[in-house]
Amino acid sequence: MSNDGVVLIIEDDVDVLRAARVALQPHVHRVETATSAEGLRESLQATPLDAVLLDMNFTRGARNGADGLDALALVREVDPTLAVVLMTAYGGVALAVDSLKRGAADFVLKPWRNEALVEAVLRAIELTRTKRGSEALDLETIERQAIEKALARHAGNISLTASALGLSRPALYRRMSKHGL
Amino acid sequence: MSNDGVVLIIEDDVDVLRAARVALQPHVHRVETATSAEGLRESLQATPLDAVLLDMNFTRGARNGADGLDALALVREVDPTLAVVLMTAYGGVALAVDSLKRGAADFVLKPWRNEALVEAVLRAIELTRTKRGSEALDLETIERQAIEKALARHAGNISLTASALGLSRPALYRRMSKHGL
DNA sequence: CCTCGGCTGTCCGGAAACGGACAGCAGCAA
DNA sequence: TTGCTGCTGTCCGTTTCCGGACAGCCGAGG
Repeated sequence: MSNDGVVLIIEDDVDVLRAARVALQPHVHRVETATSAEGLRESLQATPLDAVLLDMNFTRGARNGADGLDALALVREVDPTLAVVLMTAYGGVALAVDSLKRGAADFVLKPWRNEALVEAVLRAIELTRTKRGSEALDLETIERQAIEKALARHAGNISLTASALGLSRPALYRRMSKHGL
Repeated sequence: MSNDGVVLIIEDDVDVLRAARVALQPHVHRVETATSAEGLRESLQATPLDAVLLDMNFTRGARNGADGLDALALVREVDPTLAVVLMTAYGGVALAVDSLKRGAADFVLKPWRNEALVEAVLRAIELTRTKRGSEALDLETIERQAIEKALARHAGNISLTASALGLSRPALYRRMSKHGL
């Protein structure tokens, strides 16, 4: 697993923040920090990040996780390829499920085992890389993959596949041989 | 939200199974049931399903959810478009997170509120439909979407986008006008 | 001011893709 | 057996697409 990558930690409790930073520092290239989601949008656009570690409760006394979910939504709006790991002390199953359904990459409970936190963040970095990598594809490659999937879905029947893809059978034929299958 | 769809429930406790069936019956087109994952592969290939509601512990006394996760993996292997809702009485946050990361559509705790169970399953049906719908696309549509994404990623710069997609600038030009943008 | 770099939009002769059509082949029913 | 059905693989005249090239445009820098 890679040991570089730039991680942003957002956590209002400075002690917890320091603990997280210390835990992650040796395993990643750089750690940035913030104590609130203020200016988050700007940070995202300024520095290219590989993962975000996000506390779910900023406003004093809050423990329903709404802050974290809002920030999660913001991150996913600005950069859908950027993986977010959520953390909270007050989470139940319902909140965890909701978080992941809203697109979080992982969900860790405080207090955490350092080992588990590091693993979650490294996985998130990897996930971000994977998403970014599979986004910038050749148009020809995209076509090839689409054809392969369609062929598989129709059990290799060329005529069916062709009409499903909206092209004539000879056309699919040519494209198949062009892509070497 | 749709009120048809075919749902398969897998649950070893016959009382719980009946309760789930009764709760779902009025909201879906058909409910099938099984008390173990035996013959699951065959069931999946035989009847076209729209969602699966899956207990996580079949073997007597087990409560770590391994059975459910295995069955989940099987379903996703046979039909990746089919959404699975997991349910368990013994779940903690860790198990819930793990389940969703492995591709479950939702995760409900027993005993459930009927309302919540129904909503989860209906959502799963919807999710399956969405995935299936966006799978069978025109090759031309796929190209169009790829071009739109690439254009957005390069902020509308046509020259850059063209080389990223692996085609000449005039070619991208023509394809753009062909797709009406 | 003027040039330079990089982009856009368009043209045109050569090249590639199109799809209707034809033959061949396997499975199946009469 | 014959006939029918539905698929595969290929041919060929027509249509479409290709990409190098050219002109125009705008903003940055001398």
